[in-house]
Amino acid sequence: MSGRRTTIKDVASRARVSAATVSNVMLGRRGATADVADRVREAASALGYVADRSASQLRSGKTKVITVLVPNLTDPFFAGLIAALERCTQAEGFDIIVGSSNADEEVERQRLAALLSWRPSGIVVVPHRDDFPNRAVIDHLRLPYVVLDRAAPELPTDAVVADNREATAEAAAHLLDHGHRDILVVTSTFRLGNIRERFAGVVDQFAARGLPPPPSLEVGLTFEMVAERMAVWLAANKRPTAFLTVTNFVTMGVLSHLGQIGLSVPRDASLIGFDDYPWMRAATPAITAIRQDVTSLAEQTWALLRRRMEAAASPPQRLTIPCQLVVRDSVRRIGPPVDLLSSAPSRRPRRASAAASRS
Amino acid sequence: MSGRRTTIKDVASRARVSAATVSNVMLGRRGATADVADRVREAASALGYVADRSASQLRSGKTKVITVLVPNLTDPFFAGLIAALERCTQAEGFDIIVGSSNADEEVERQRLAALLSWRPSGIVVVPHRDDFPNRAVIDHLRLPYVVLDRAAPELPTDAVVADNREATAEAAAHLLDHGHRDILVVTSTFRLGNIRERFAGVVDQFAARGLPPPPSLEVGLTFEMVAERMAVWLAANKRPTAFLTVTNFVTMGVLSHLGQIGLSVPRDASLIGFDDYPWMRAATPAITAIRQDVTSLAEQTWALLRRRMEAAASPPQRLTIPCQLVVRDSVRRIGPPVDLLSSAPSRRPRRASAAASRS
DNA sequence: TTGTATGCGTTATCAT
DNA sequence: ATGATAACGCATACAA
Repeated sequence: MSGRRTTIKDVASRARVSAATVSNVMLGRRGATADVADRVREAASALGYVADRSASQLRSGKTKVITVLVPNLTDPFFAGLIAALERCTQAEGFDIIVGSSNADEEVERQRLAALLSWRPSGIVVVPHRDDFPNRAVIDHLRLPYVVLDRAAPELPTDAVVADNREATAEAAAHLLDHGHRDILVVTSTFRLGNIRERFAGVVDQFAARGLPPPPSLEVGLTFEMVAERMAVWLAANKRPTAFLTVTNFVTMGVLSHLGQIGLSVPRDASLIGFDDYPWMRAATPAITAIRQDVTSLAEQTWALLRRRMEAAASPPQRLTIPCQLVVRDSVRRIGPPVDLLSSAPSRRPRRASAAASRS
Repeated sequence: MSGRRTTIKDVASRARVSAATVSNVMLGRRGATADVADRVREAASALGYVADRSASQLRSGKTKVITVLVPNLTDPFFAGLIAALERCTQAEGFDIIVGSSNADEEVERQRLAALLSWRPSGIVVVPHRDDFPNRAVIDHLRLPYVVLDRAAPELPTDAVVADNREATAEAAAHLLDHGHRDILVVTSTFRLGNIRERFAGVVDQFAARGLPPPPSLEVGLTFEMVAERMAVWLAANKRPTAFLTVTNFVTMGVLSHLGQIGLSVPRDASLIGFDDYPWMRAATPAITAIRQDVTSLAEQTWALLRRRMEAAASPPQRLTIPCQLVVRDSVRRIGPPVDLLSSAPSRRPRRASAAASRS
């Protein structure tokens, strides 16, 4: 056989119809005689014909492509987001083109430009910085896009984010309810608004119980840095009875360091992590963690994007997705619930998780 | 501004040159006067022009697209592979389109067909089954492709796989050297050749020391199934002194079950896992594990694919990438090295890791 | 060095 | 219900 690809013409001649008819049958368009439609389909499958997307897109102007740009393809959170998005889009015939910015402003700009050359129907981006300066590149082309996970409150774009603040408030409540008031909030960096929100949620809950804000510690992005910063902090301060770690990586780093210095969880210290992954179930003890609803995050993003793809003119919308505290074995009760404002120590101001916007 | 996209003609008229010249300048083709080139580039950036890929591909016949199909986008191993591949291809201007087959034969076929409509320059696929019946779909279009990670030995295609057999042989040696001879090899399923290879490596090493093959146990794909199968097996058999778990998920499942029944690693049982992830470093104890070189896997795949993209006619090649045993704290010494064939118990038949093909 | 003309494979329009 | 034809935006061969 020749190296030439089978085109619509090959199918047409085999089915003894015109190219237009083949196109119509394949797209399920206009009414075609059952006989003709069968011949076309038979010819198409016999020849292994698949329409060329470049030609199709060029002519129709419709791309059926969604591009997704994340800081890092390896991070299980982003990988999960992409997987969930793929599930949404694939059902409607959209393909996904992925890119990663390596958490670098310049790379992000370049990758964005490259992805834009596809003339995608829509774009999903988890920006490197949550003020997302590179959005100018997309705005210029007037393409529909949704900012996912990292979106500064004042960002005038469609956005979908987890309810970070409410989630950590609930986690803090869980800790306080188990008698912990000496808590260290361990963060990766405060550069990201969603990380700041996570800390703010803890502060909220402490304030609600008449307590001053707990301390926080930035530990950076490698196991080594975490160990070093933790060691310094622990040498200079009284050991907290509980840790709240605001990312999966920080959770691993803190756990690793505690193990190294011979501290046992939850005997010597309790711990709640932000983000929930299967290993936390396997760990000893199993880790109590805040689960982000990745599926819901993706579904809402897709819904928002679809709306924007259909009707461009509507005010930007911001969706906040509730998280869920998964209670396992890494928090130990060390005393009665802590609540300075309540006479009855058993009172628990457990706010039901709400999807209220907080912009 | 209009909703129309800026095309090459807009740039041409603004720069007062022909479309052909714009094309040539943008592609860095034929010599152009510095003056003209500058005008073109100025116009292009002023207008925010990015060439339409559909049109470009249709005309040139060159796509600069690699499609990647994996069973599951969520699995950190596949996610890591995609990330590494993206690093390779992006450097040369190729974009990646991803798809997942959900480990289903029919879905795989459909997704493959969808990806093929892009007329990609190359395809990387981690098939659902390692005999990859769906490759007929690709063969029919004569597109270059490489099978990654799961490739039956007799598969007559380019393939890149980890040296599963050598890796587990080394792990088994490590266990035997620490006095363990009652080992249970815990597998997900034996349907996949690479899983069978992992078991075979252990058998190799046992045979090399004059020992009969150790038992193995298939535990399936959920935590619940793992717990159930493990419970049944442990009730019926003497408890092994060590476990060798052949996938990340199985490692988590076994660890979780051991924790639940109150067995401590490595005090009550030692453990080596196949696949190494950051959480294993954070776990207590840190888990000794076999690390697959994901970067190398991806690089070799890309190299093979490039070769195939350039020169179609050469016999299929199979590359085997060595793994590495990362020794941490989950294996305890319980006695002298076990080696029935050696008079000196200290002898260790440690074969240097080799990239030899074993097809 | 630059411009003109052509065609890639498909879908949309219009004619039949 | 089906066919003929044009056009999408670009890259290329060739003319100038």
